[in-house]
Amino acid sequence: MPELPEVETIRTGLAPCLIGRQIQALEIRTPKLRWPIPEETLRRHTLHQTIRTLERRGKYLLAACGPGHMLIHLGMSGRLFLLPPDACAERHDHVIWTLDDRTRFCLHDPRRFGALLWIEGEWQGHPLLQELGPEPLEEAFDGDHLYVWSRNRRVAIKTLLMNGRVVVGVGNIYATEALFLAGVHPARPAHWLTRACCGALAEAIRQVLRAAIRQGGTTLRDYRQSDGRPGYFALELQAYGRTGAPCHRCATPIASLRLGQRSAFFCPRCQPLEESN
DNA sequence: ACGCCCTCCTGTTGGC
DNA sequence: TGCCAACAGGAGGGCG
Repeated sequence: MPELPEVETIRTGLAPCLIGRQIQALEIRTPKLRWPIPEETLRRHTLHQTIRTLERRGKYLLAACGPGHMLIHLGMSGRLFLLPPDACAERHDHVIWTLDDRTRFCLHDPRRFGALLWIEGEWQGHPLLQELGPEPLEEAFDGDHLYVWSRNRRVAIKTLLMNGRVVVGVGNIYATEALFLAGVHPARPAHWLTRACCGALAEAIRQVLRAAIRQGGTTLRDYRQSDGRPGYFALELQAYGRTGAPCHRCATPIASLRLGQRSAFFCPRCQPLEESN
């Protein structure tokens, strides 16, 4: 499940292969992922045009090409990679681009929660992007921002962290890990968090995301870097998926619960429901 | 406005 | 061994 570190890893891996290249052919083998793929629009605007930039906003990738941008979201199981020269398309290879240096790259997504859309002109005002919160690794995101957002909100803090209007790019894995690092129970109602606690949590989010980017992301099952290697942050997970295993800090077994149809993992001792001091 | 729940989809896993 | 239900979840959208 690609979150910010996975999408950023894919972006940096793929950018040198794509930027400055012209799109020579576009093969759309599946008409619809999360939404219908606008095949004719993409053909009209991107064929024989040069890919100028590859940016990331939250978990979205944006490739400037022709008079607008291709928007790509990897959903749950999406991958983007260069196809080996002689490779044939396989099951779940939904879109294949051929570039002017004969390389081909592929959008592969078994669960089809991903998206490929066309944005005319600049992407900032697009409905999917304009309401998004700050990038967690930029200055606009800090403890004050989290503190303001958490006032009068009764939702579990983990649910708040996964809300893209609050902060982008933080999904189940990194919300779980940041809460562990900050010593905050995932079900703690957001408005219980103190200012200091929000500061620690914001810093934990930034720390976890930076560490995960350094490791090339987290591979649980599907995710691969654009060169095919897994992401090695899985080896550093402290809580996610570790139900019953000893906490690396205090050896208490990691517990799990469901929050808003999502699994949450935490150490009952290191992450008390109420702030202890 | 907030918060809850449903939905899309397929591969994997676990129980009987 | 085989079948089937449960589960995984990003995030838009609907509803109360």
